[in-house]
Amino acid sequence: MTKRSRNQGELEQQVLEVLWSAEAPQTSTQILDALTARSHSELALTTVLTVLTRLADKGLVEKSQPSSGRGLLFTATSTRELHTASQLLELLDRTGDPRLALSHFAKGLSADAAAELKKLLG
Amino acid sequence: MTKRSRNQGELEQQVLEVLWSAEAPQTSTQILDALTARSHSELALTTVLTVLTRLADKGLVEKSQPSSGRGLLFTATSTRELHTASQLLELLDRTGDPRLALSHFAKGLSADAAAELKKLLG
DNA sequence: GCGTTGCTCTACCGATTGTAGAAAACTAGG
DNA sequence: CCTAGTTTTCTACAATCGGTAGAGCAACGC
Repeated sequence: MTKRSRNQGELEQQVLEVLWSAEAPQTSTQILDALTARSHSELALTTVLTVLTRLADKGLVEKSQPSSGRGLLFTATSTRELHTASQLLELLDRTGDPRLALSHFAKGLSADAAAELKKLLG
Repeated sequence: MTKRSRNQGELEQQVLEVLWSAEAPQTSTQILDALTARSHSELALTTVLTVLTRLADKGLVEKSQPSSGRGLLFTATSTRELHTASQLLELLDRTGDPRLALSHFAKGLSADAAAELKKLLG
């Protein structure tokens, strides 16, 4: 059965969320379970593995051999915050006029965030 | 001929850029001309109109009847500032720790951009 | 009215993504 | 070691999106 219950990119995003919120590398079945728990969905294990492979192809996920026992381990290659940061940078890059985008960016920040950022840049 | 010279979303983005940098509502031919000028591309007018319709469907562009004469007028429904801000907000909203994301973001900026941003925040 | 110009409708194509079966590879238990 | 269950890879298909545009319809000027 091929039902499209999710929007574009949603499943990949959810898999990443699972990996980010996990403390340790996860097996495919653990990821499947987590997805089932959070979305009440009933995916096939192969579906999850396909997504993991694609994320690995994009460099967002890393597969590793476990020291003992069966099942590969999957981890996100970067933290959620690093990922967000790179998306922000990408957005900036695509905007055509980075300087203008930056000024809007600065205006869009909360006072806290602006102060924090200023300190970081200083 | 169906050539795919652009990346995903690029043409829509460029159309938005044109609308944002225009002082007044634009006709489809004006937009086409602007695109031709900036990208050296040779699009059909219908292509531009299709993109405009899709952007209108997404709520990013508004079509309006001119008070006199032929040709619809097209405007961006939001300013570039608001658009960028909302994209930003969305990204930061979805991340776990916005402050941390910002710090990574700051580190990822080029020296120029960082200086610029610091000035803007100052 | 009639032609020129612009708009809508429909459509195609490539890429991406959700979805999963079939088959291979591997692990564990006997 | 052999076999049964589990996990991974390979392959595939359908839906969606975005770039691209033709065919035909609508509107405006002459």
